[in-house]
Amino acid sequence: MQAPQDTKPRWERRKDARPQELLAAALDQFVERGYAATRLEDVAKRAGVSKGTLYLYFANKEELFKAVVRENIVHAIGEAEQDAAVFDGPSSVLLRAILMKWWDQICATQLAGITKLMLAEGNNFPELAQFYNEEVVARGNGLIASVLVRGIGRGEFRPVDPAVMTQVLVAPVLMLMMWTHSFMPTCEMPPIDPHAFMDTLIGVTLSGLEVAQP
Amino acid sequence: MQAPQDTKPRWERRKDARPQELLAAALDQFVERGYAATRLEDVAKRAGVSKGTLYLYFANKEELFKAVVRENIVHAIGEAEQDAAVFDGPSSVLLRAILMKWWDQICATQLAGITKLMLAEGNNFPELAQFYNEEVVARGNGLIASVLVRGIGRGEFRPVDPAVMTQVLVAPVLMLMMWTHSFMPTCEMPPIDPHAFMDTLIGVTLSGLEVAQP
Amino acid sequence: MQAPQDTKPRWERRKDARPQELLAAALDQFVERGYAATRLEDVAKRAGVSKGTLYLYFANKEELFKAVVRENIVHAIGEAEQDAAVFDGPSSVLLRAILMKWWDQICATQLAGITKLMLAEGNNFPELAQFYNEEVVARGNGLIASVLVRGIGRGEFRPVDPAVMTQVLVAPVLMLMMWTHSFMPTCEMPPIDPHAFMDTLIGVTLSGLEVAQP
Amino acid sequence: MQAPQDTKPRWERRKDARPQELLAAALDQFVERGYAATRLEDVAKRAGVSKGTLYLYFANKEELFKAVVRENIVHAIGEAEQDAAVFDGPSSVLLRAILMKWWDQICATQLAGITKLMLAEGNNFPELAQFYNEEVVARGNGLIASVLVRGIGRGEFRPVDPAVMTQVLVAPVLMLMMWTHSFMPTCEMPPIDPHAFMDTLIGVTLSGLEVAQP
DNA sequence: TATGAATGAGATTTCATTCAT
DNA sequence: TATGAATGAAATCTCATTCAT
Repeated sequence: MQAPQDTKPRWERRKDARPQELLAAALDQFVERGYAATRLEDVAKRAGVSKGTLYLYFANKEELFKAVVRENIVHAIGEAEQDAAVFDGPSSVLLRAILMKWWDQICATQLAGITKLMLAEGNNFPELAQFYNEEVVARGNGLIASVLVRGIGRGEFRPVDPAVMTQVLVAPVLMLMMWTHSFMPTCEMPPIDPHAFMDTLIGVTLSGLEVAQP
Repeated sequence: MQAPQDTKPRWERRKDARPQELLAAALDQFVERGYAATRLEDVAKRAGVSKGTLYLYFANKEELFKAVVRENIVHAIGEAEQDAAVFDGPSSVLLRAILMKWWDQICATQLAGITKLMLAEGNNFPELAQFYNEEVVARGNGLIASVLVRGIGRGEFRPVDPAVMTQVLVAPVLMLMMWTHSFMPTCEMPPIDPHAFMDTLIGVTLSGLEVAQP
Repeated sequence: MQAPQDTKPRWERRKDARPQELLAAALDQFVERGYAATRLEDVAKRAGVSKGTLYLYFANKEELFKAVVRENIVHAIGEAEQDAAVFDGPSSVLLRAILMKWWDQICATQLAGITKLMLAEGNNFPELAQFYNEEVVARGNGLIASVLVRGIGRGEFRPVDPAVMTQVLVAPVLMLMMWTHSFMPTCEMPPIDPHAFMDTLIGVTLSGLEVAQP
Repeated sequence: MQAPQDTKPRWERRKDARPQELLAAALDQFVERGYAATRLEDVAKRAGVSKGTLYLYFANKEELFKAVVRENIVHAIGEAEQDAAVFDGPSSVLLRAILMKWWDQICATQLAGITKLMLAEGNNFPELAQFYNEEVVARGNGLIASVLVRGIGRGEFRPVDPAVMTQVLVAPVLMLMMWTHSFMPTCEMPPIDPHAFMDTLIGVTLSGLEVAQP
């Protein structure tokens, strides 16, 4: 069952994989229970290790949480930034790609729970809130704004205020994310087709943005 | 020593007012910090009483929270139910009145924080979630659905599924509520005019609901 | 058995006395075990209360320790400062009184253990060391130096450097303190008569300090 | 591959040197931080090995500390015992040599920190205290006492109680050691010239001890 | 009715020690 | 021999809840 080209002994592969396992377990637990209510002992149990092991890899609960965010969300933002930097086509295509990637990789996954968590508990953990705003909100919004600036600069988009326009784009997606992830499991929500929603949102917004072609 | 026009001695009025004061303090604290992070000591301090006094009126933290919800939200739902029961005019007027009351008394006030709190922490406190769904979500939705049924029965509304239609009505209001109450303080949102939003929402929905007048 | 003029109920007197009891227990434990090795649970047990009770009175271990130092050592320094401020006689008498008070109230008592503790563990707890140096070492030395300045100003003492002379006075007393409090119980020390030692020290030093009377 | 003039292969020389390296690192760490506050991980890091390696050479923290004491202090006492056993000259010369060796090799070096450490923490680690008293205090004092007995037996010294006289000799040296090793870094001490001190101490003591030469 | 001192279970974090490789 | 990942007991600190007054 082992890939033959894997030359490392089992425990060494384990060692390398350990941080990922811990981060995965932490993500599950944070999303399931929230930040404050997550007990590190439960994270450890979930990862099949002891409490102390967590501290071999992460200095404390806060750093563990930051690592989860970095590993998942910040990483994805970085990728999107790369994509944007080398992209050569129309800005509308780039913008659509970025928003869809955001939806597919974050909003539509378990990671949406992290966003919820920050909304819910950010107030009680100011350092976490600051980190999240700097690493996620600012960078994410900045990326979108930069695409808008690009489009405006290339004459593809009408000259709008990029910061405000970013909010106009981001807000509905946040809403949809909260909507589709039933925050209160027992509170049934009417079905929304996320892809249709995203498609419509992006379509309408882009057509409003684009300079009319004569 | 007592003001003569007061039928009750001062301390007795105090006694009667006490639970209200405690509930007000608890509401403030719950909204400000969330459920788990609210320390009963802070609630007591805020109300100007001792921790022990809280337990004279409320069996425990959970009951205190339930009382806050009952006193404020459930109470308002009850009033709306009363209003609906005696209302005699067109269903569209009734529906508009109910939604506007919801907005004005709950969504536009501090109480929106309770909704946020339940969305955010409900998972971690199943008994609270169950209570909230039974007393607030079910009754609130039920009220709206009943008005829809009334309108359909009276030939005012087109025959739609009341449960689904209720969701369609409720969802945007929840969205707006979350939107206007900045969940993440640092994350600036584009300005929305809540009254215009509500007006448009209700107007459009009602006109779609109403049977065409020949 | 109760003094009749004591009008407070027993537990109220208890409440007032509680911090003192905790400080006494903490002093015992700190002196017996050192700072790091003192477990707050043991302090609590010694005072006949629970762990949590300690935290009603002292924010944390460090503050508890500081309170012990303040209550005992800093307090005594303050008294000595008062004494010195109102004293009207010869500086040599004042100096002797201050040194003897130091010996009797601190060096010859359990409190000498605090000095030992700071010498031994100060390095590992920089904030504690800073506190101790500011509140105890600086003020204590400052008091002695001020008496020297007074004596020099009044023509009673020869013009020496007060700071250096303070060290010359303080050092042997510290030594004697360490000596008489066997730090390693099994390491027998030759008997020293502390009073004779102090008497000689002060006598010699003063006679060296004093301006020759023609 | 090995340097030919080396009879042992490099890794074997390494193996032999290893315990010494560990002991040196441990000494540094113990002196710097005290016994309790020394973390074996830091010792290992300092020696450039892994934590586990420490346990290949020393059963546990206590044994490591004992080994440090043996390697350094007990070893020096043994040498002095050898010297004394074969020494053939006047007892006063022998005594002076022993005291100066003690000063130069222990008191004036980093090893003085071990003495401080035992004074400070001995109480908390009874087994360590017992070991130290048996291996260091008893043997060291015994050595000095034996020289005194030798001198008395040879008619060089006046007939004093050797045990008491030993304390009289040892005490000031301990004092000086504590004095010169600033125990509280911020607490400045007046400068003392250790060599002058030792010289005077020994000179005065010996002249008091020696039988008057007619 | 009101107080607030007291409790103790439970959370995070540290570190000596073990052991599979 | 050497590693270093893993363990788990123990320490500090928090806070919902109780209860003597």
